[in-house]
Amino acid sequence: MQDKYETKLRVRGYRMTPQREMIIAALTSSDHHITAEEIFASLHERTRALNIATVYRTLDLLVEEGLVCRTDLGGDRVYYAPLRHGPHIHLVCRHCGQVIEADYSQIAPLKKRLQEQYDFAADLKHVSFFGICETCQSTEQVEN
Amino acid sequence: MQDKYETKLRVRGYRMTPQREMIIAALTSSDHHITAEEIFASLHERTRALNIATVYRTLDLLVEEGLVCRTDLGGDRVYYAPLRHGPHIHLVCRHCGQVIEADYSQIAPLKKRLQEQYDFAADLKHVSFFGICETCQSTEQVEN
DNA sequence: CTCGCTGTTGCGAATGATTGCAATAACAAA
DNA sequence: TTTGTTATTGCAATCATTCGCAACAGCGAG
Repeated sequence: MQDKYETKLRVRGYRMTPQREMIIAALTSSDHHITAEEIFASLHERTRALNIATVYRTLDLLVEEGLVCRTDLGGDRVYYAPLRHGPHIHLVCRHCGQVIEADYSQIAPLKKRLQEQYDFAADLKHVSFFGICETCQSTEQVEN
Repeated sequence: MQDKYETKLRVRGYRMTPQREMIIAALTSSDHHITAEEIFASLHERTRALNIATVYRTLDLLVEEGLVCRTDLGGDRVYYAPLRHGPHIHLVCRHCGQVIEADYSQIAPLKKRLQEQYDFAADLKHVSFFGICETCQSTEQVEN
């Protein structure tokens, strides 16, 4: 996975630096969504050859190149995750913070409709929707 | 419009202050999406009895109460707009920045599907989708 | 009209994130 | 292996936004 990322960047004309390697490694070895600050903290423990600005810039680059997905989970931070599988959408529970990955096919009809009725080519890959998940729906009913 | 807002807040147990009045007035008299900083700047010209933190707090309140919609138009700032009409969705052009307001009925089927297949109660009122608008679609083809 | 409770404000500090710029280093070409 | 070009980095300043806390003020009760 790590190598695949680096090859892709190199092919597209980007230079490979120790900093980018570290950041990609941290991203791909994490199995959840992770923040820029978390990436920086875990790497900065071992080396001082990394700056927080570089982390942000590298993440921007990876998002731009479609290798990583940036998700605003509604809180004060922005989360990042490698794109292992194809496009999907995020269902973020406002109550417990859980993130469900839903199939992209769910919004294909919407995309078509927006193009037909508004001539708008929507990019719906990796969008996030906020709401209440199954568990919290039942919990909330009990509370109220 | 202004009065309607103030009545609603009062009924819900909030206090009416000069600051809140000013902010609501600025919001409702603007006809586009506007930033917190813009609201503050336009008001601060005439009076110093207003702090930027208060602007942000009041906007949070109005959003929370469903009177104003907060939209991340993808840039570095967040935009706010009064909710004159009912729920709708935003189609934001990544190219020219134009914001199209699309009918809420466009995503009703999606909401239903997410509930059925993932037991997720999505809140899809005033969501924003990014993409390319009609005009820019033709322009881009020429450019490339 | 006065009082008192408590919601609201201003201030300043702190947060996450971005930017300009000079120094550095990746990598292709010689 | 050396060199030159230019992408990339570190640093510090800056930005938009949030937060803690003490002072203040709205408004209902008396």
